[in-house]
Amino acid sequence: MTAPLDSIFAALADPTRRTILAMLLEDDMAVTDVAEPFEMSLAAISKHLSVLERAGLIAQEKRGRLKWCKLEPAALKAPSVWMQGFGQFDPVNLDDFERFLAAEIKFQSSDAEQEGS
Amino acid sequence: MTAPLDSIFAALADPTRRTILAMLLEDDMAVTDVAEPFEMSLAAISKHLSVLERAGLIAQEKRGRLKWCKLEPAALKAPSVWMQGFGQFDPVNLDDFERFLAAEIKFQSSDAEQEGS
DNA sequence: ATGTTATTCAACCTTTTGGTTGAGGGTATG
DNA sequence: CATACCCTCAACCAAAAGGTTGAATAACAT
Repeated sequence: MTAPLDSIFAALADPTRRTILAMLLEDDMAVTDVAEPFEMSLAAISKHLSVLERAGLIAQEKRGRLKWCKLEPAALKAPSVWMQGFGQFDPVNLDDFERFLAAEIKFQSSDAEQEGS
Repeated sequence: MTAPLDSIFAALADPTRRTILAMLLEDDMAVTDVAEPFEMSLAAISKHLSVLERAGLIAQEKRGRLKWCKLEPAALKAPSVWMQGFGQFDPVNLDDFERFLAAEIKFQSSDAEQEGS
């Protein structure tokens, strides 16, 4: 059921995909809206999304003509457990996380909007 | 100084490399001893080790004609922080980790020995 | 000096990855 | 109906990843 560590870590290794995950942290989004801030084709983003889905990191649900993407944070539990076995870190510092997001997300709260319902 | 998340996650995406990390969790090892349990060439393992080193996950130090590899667990802090930002998990359960290791390590405490000192 | 062990380098090969474009299938909407 | 929008598929491409082999380098042993 849970995807193997291989595909999860591989999915996380791409900066575009990590940025997508960060975007989805704020809200569910449709494919076109996910693609908007990036400078690559929609088809490329579509591929990235299916990599993320195969890794179990997101779920996609089609409603009408939109396909909604939502984060599946539970998928991160397995790799998180794996990693923490190697070094016991302090209780996670969320400020560190914010710094990561700031550094990685290029589009600064751009004009990507999504339609209600 | 700390390697970018790209290279860390990419390094972790390969099962051979994760197994190597698990081996080094028990003890520092020389390259040939690391390679012993695997069915691939020494050169291939050497490449894997340099991927791990570029990712900051291990350090290699040459002493005499042996090159010792040791874990650099601090390198996992960055990706760990990143991941935990997505889902707050329970304090890590070390039993889960043991299960991962058991599942991943194929060679069951095989005849890989390393020289003292 | 010669040989043996430890490790990497260089060249090569195949498969995977990340991107492109153009066509096409659904699903609204005028 | 016709048309526009949302998304994926298929074919293609270049570059990177993961492996091989054989030669090269470095250090110890005889």
